[in-house]
Amino acid sequence: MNGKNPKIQDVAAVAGVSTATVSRALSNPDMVSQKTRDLVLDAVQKTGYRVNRAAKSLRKRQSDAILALLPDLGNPFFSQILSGIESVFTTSDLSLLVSDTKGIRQDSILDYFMDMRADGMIILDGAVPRALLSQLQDSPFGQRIVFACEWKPEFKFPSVRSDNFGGAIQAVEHLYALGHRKIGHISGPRNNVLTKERLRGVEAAMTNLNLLFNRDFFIDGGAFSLDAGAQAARSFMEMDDRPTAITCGSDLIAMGFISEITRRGLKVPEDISVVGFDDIEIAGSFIPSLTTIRQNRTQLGVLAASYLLDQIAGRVHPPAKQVQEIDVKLIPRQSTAQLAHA
Amino acid sequence: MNGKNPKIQDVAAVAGVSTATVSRALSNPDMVSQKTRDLVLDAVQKTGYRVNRAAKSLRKRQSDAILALLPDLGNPFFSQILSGIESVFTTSDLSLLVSDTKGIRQDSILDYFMDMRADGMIILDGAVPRALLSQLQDSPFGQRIVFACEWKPEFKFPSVRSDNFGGAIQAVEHLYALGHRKIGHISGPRNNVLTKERLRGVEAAMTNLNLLFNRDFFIDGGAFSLDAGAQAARSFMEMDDRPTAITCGSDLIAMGFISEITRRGLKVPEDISVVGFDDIEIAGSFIPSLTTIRQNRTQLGVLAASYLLDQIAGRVHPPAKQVQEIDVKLIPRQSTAQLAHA
DNA sequence: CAGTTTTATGTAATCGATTGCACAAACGTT
DNA sequence: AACGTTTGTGCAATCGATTACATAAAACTG
Repeated sequence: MNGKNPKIQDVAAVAGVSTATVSRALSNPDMVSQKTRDLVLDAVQKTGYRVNRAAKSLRKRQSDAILALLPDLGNPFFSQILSGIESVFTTSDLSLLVSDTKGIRQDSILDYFMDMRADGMIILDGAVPRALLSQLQDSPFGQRIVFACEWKPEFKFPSVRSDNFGGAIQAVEHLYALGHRKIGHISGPRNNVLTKERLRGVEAAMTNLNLLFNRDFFIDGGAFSLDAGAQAARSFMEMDDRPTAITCGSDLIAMGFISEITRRGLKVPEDISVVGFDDIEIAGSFIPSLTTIRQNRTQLGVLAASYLLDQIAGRVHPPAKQVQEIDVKLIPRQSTAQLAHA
Repeated sequence: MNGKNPKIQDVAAVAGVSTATVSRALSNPDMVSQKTRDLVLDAVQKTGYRVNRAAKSLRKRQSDAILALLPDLGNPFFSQILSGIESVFTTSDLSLLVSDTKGIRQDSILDYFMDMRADGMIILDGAVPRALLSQLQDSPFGQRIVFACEWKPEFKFPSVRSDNFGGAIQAVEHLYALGHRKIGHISGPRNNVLTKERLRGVEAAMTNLNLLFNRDFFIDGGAFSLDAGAQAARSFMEMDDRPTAITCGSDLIAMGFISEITRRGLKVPEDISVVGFDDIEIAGSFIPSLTTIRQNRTQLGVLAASYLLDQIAGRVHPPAKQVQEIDVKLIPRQSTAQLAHA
């Protein structure tokens, strides 16, 4: 109050107890008697005391902060996940740090642990270099990492993700049910796990349905972006024999694709049905509104954050829950339609 | 290396100097001789030393972290700004904390300063309660706050923002140049500064151009969302006399609006021209692609972050630069067209 | 060359909380 | 009543860096 920030000493003085007691009253309430607890809480009120996080961190050797590592902060796809993460940490009095893997030296990620800036990490970037992950895995911090959304198959970090494989299957089955037999796919970034899983799902579904498996119907988008979709549209236009329906690695790809082929005179869904993946906010308002696979991104963030919290607190999960897959669901809209009779 | 994290003592031992010297060699390199500096840097290499942030913070009474306060982390609009902010802080070795104003008790914002979690704050939410801001302004932390994007006119915190007023004028002038005379507007959330500025711009432009100023052409959207736009579309459809062109408080409004009126049989731009605001990524791929006012969100983040850094370092800006307005620019696309002759 | 200033380094106090240990009071048990 | 537990509190060391102050060595000055 009077000039400086009050410290624990001041509270102790006001309450007429020792600093040890104040500390205990605040962080282990039932180590002190009811009477002193009230006394201390009262003194805290009076002084406006707030515990100094730096001092606390120093002594307890923990920072009460978690780092979320994103491949690209500017990518709106992640904001919703981040929101889920944040909601969990805020209620646990933890701070959420964010960083972008672009723009930082990769080895500086370990530094967050080394210099006590973060107690744990949620990695949303499947492209973190192997070398770093090995290093992390072998370090004492290995238990304080959770992957969310993307992951690295060759590492055993816990991971929370959507059922990408199943989602792709749903997309294909939906098109099949609408009568489509010539089904294509535009994939995301090469070497990305999501790309691979979704591709695997598409292939599995097609095999299951005894569909013609035409390599030419698969376009390598190279990214999850609008541009990738537009680019793919150009390849698409040049095909001699075109699929009547196409599944995409992401909503952005789907929209970029639709936008470009529309510009070139094709109509969705009349000429071709298109399914996206993600169900980003705009999907329902796109014209035509986009049939897509909905991922619950908030839940993904919440689960990852809760898991990490457990992990740090030493509450172990059964190995079976090491990988949590969240159900996805097809949302039928106007970008897909019954195949017109030839 | 050997088990525990090395501390400054270890480095001192290896280098054969005192801890004071190590500290100086690292944070004030030119306080020590070239020779010792090399010695220390070498020892740091050998030991793998990283300064413990908690200890440093405690002693220096600063956290080396900045808080970004968003109205809604889940809203993709902000991710790009955040990205700009992050890029600045990362290169300055500062950590970026993020928090959502929803879900936290408003008075706990002051706590970030009180308990030394953050050295400064970038507020992206114009709806932070007055009471809290007064409190902040009067506190010693008042100089460590910058508003970005949104702001509170009645407070004198520095602010970085887009030229919302000018943007709205450009939108109207663009429509005017295309022959439109009956121009409407769908506004964003009530009581929001951006809403007010953009509305003011629209009115100013119309007055300037001697346009018919019809209250009925102004629809209160109530939010910057897709839904608000769809809602507005329903009001629009019920009008007896409709404007031939409409400017929107945001791209999302514009898209929601277009989506809904398209569903109801109108055509954009044939029946009505629509201008958005923001130029979010999808705007160019929307169908029709959206004519809109581009805000440079990354730059906004970068400027706000740099300003705050200066502010904290005690580098004062001339009062004239207290408010920085970033130019915006109209991007003509396909959602606006020459007015068809009646 | 004696005296003064500058430069480089070390010693030890300090930041503010937490916690191991010691101890006194209160409670139980026979 | 005597002794063993349990409970509640205080003392003081501790976490790891920074920095005021002291001091020795080097550089300058006339």
